[in-house]
Amino acid sequence: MRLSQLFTKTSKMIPADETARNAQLLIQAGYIYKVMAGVYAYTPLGLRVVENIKQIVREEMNAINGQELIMSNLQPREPWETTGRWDDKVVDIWFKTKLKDETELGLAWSHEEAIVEMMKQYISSYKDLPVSVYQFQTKLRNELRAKSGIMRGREFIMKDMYSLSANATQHDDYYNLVIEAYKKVYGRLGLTDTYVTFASGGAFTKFSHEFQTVCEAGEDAIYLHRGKNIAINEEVLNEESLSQLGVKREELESVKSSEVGNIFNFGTDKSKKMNFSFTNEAGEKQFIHLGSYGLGITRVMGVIAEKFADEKGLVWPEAVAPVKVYLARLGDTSEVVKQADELYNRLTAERVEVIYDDRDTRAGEKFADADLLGIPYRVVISDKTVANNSYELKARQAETSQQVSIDNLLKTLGVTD
RNA sequence: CGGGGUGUGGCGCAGUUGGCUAGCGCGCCGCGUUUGGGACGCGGAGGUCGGAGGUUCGAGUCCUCUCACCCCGACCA
Repeated sequence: MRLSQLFTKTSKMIPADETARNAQLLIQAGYIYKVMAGVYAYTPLGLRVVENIKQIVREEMNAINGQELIMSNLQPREPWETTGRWDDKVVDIWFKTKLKDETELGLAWSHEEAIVEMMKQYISSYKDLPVSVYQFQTKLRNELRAKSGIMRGREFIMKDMYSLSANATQHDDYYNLVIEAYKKVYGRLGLTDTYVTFASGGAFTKFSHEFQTVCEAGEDAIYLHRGKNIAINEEVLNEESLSQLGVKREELESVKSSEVGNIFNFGTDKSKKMNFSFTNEAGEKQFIHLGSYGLGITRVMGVIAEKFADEKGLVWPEAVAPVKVYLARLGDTSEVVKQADELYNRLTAERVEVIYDDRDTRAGEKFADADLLGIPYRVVISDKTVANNSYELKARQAETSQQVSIDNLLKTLGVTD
């Protein structure tokens, strides 16, 4: 995209109504727009990051046979009443509204009951199992207090997946597959500092698993065992859990972290309440084992922004960056313009995504914007580079730039002939 | 929800004990000079001070109510 045409602008000022670093930077750089407390719009740049994160998650969920769908935000009350979760006293984060005829509706904060209600229509035999479905959805939660920018809002994008299994073994097999898939996701996102964490499990099981990324701005406190690559949420840190996991308290390191994923085993608890059953080989009625697997897309974006940013601005890992290259054209002599246009067209044709800074502004401003936006590579074309018959390349985190030939430039940017 | 704080051009801020046409920086528009780390000069546009009510000769400054935002806590499948 040509920067001269992008409607968003960067700002030199830090927004006064945000203290969370992720929100400050994302707003300053023009990735998000604050609508109200805990509610943000995603601008073209921000949307690209969201979509990149989603695509990585999508690929890994598809790889374990997840079937993508999309549920509705408007929720009828009945399915939620069967599990006792319609009552505001039980679930205090409901947003509710009404139809013109006064029928009460909920705005989805989760889709567990909704998915079960839908799947009841399709699943009736052991031959239909196991099956796994997922979606990317905007969840609405009436949090008492929004905070931490996009890391905890009232409206946020989440990937939620649900597995349906015929028995505990089938469920466990899939559950473990998901753990591995999640590890791949965080690895690809650059969040290598993420730990499978034992946390409180709810009704059916002793523990659930959280995926916690070490992050100062996070809301959780975990105790991690770097050697074994596991962690324990402080809420379940006790002798019992320690012995079960085979670790000693003094081996654990206490860190702040952000919960970027949480997976649950519901067993047959919910399917019993909602009468969700199938017929097995012997013709007997059995309840379905359910698993729920959440992954906060926009929270991940916030954590990445927060973790990698430096004093100059954002630093996106290549896998999620809105574009790979920031092409800065310095000056407007005909040869510079020609070369810059050509490179822009060439890279675009090669499917390398580029922000082409074709604005009539000074070098310092372009460099500052390239840094603030956090684009992985900066390429400069100027009278100097034209005279040298070279291109200037600098990685976002590199100290200095280097002059490279067109071949080396394309190679570094992943263009192969 | 308890406690604390803040609302003044698009953004960031200043506005003495109430007192003259409400200022500054950034940004924006025009002209010129500049042109490798957020340039400079000159000339402009833009606010009725979150909202409502009140006190007063007079309110951005005081009072009441209200809305919004931020922080701490509580909460957090």
